[in-house]
Amino acid sequence: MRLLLIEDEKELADALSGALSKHGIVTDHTTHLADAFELTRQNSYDAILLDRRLPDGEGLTFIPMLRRTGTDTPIIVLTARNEPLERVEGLDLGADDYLGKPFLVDELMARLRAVLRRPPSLTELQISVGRMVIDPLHLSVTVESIPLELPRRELLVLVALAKRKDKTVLRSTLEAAVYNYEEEIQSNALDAHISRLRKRLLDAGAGITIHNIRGVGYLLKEE
Amino acid sequence: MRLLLIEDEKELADALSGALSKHGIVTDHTTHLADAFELTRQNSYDAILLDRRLPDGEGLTFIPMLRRTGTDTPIIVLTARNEPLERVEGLDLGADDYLGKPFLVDELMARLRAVLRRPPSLTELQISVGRMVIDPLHLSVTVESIPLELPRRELLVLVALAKRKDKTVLRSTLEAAVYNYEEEIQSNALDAHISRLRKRLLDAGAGITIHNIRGVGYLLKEE
DNA sequence: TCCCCCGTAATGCTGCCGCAATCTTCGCGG
DNA sequence: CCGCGAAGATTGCGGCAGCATTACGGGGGA
Repeated sequence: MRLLLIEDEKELADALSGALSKHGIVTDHTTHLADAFELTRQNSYDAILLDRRLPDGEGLTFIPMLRRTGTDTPIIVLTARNEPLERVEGLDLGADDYLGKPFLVDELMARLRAVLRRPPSLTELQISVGRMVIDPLHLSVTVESIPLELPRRELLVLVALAKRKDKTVLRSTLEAAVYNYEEEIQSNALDAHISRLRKRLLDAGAGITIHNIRGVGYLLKEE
Repeated sequence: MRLLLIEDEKELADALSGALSKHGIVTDHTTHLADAFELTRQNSYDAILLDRRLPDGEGLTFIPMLRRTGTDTPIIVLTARNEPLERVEGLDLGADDYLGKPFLVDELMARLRAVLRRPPSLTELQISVGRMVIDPLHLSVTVESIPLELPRRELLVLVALAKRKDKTVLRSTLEAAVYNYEEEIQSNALDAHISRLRKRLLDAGAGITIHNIRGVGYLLKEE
């Protein structure tokens, strides 16, 4: 797991990085919003820890900036300002949780877990993988801004895989994503969709590949 | 004692309610997740019986929803899906037990008792050992962020061992984790899996070792 | 009517995994 | 310290389940 920590107090940042690493969490650290924004473009984080008072501005302004790019990475706001009104302010801007300083690392871990196991929010605007951008809400796909039209079932497979890129998606999960429980399939329909989808993605130069994990499921990776 | 039963097959639900009432258990019944969530807000249940395939979605999604509200009511998942991989998926989402259909009411009662006397489970999101991170929910394994693809049976062995790292895992426990009850093995198939898994972990530089405790079972340690 | 999505099934291939043979390690008793 | 038996480790083999691909045709929408 990889976190982005945006915090200007060096001592706190170092202590936190150390503590988190003991939980197997890799932490990228920066002190300025401008850098943070750049980092989120280059990397994919599982969550972001955000301080409010920062050298180059109010931390909260970062949230809409990020959300506008379509990222729904969970954000936990860390701050000394812990009045109820201010919590509301943060949460309304799209933060997922709010943690007043000082706090115990254990509490942070608990909130992290809670936030990460939360079902993906509906505010998720688009998924970006390889050279393609997927908009699950409008069910549209573009490769380098050029629209790519996909049949419905193939699109559903693609979305299900893209939402969990680099992670194995069970065969049964994919079936659940493509078929509702009334529909039945008694053949290799899913395999056929995968195969046709692969061909289309290749032709379109999407920059992603779909791997099979024998006996388990499928996995989408960037090339 | 009061249970919440979330099940869309009317016949099964009625039969179950009847059988449970003979044990002095009151059962609330609903067929939809949305209603179930509302009911848990209004009532306090001793345990929840949850079907997976429901008209308004996959039952498992209910678990994080509920856990997020801070409730630790034991959940037993009822389902026709009883493959080892799917058991892992269910339990790691925070279910307390898993019961494949069809089942005997007596077995359900036994599991209910077991679950009620058990201290609330703390499910880990991911397991970090050596240089590797195991995400049982997404069934993915990475070594220093590089995905490691493992065959199904070896993956199941690894997850079972990693969950109890530094502790001996009984041979029989491992077998139960890898094979369902219909399958039988009459050879050293498990040993073979361990051997091949060791080789793969070594090649990948996972930073862990699997030790044998003669006559008892196996044990996973960091190097 | 034409098009194309999509379920089905046939075909070929890959590699998982059960099995068993063989070798190694461990623990115990003398 | 040695020897023996049992448990474990390793590995090749072969069966076959699972996957990839593709052709075919029904059926629904434009």
